[in-house]
Amino acid sequence: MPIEITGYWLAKTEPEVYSIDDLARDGETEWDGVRNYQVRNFMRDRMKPGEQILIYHSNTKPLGVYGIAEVAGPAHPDSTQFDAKSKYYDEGSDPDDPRWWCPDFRYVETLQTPVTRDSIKETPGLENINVTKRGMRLSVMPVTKKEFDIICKLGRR
DNA sequence: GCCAACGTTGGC
DNA sequence: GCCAACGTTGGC
Repeated sequence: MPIEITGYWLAKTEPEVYSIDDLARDGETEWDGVRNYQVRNFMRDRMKPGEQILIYHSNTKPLGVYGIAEVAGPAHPDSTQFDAKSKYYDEGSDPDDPRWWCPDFRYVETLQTPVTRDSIKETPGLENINVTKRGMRLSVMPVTKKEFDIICKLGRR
């Protein structure tokens, strides 16, 4: 089944690499380093400025949604692909036709209560959310408005 | 630390 | 174009 695009998103990040606290500190950041074509296409072609993003922490305890960001502007070439010192350097990417694109994300809020993966699995209305689907390996994926609203409500109390 | 589920690569 | 081997993601 194709993934439905709704204008709401969930982005995974390892908090040891870049957390919602880092985004709160920075205000805005380039969402760089993604090297998956499907996610590249979401970010380059489908994300629109102002769209809301759940920030999900992976490889940590507890797993879950820790905050909200928004798309700060249109996608632009991912700067790390041309940086030979970056672990994301891609020598096959042509500066005149860059392979990897991403927008900047802008900090919106940190949830009072993180919405854990376990609670997501138990919450009515979140049965079909992509992030808990078996085999889901995309680091950026759409969520529905209903899913977005349920998670915000859970996180703000 | 394990490993399922993918995506990518490269020989043919 | 097929597909086996390999690498990565990321939950468990």
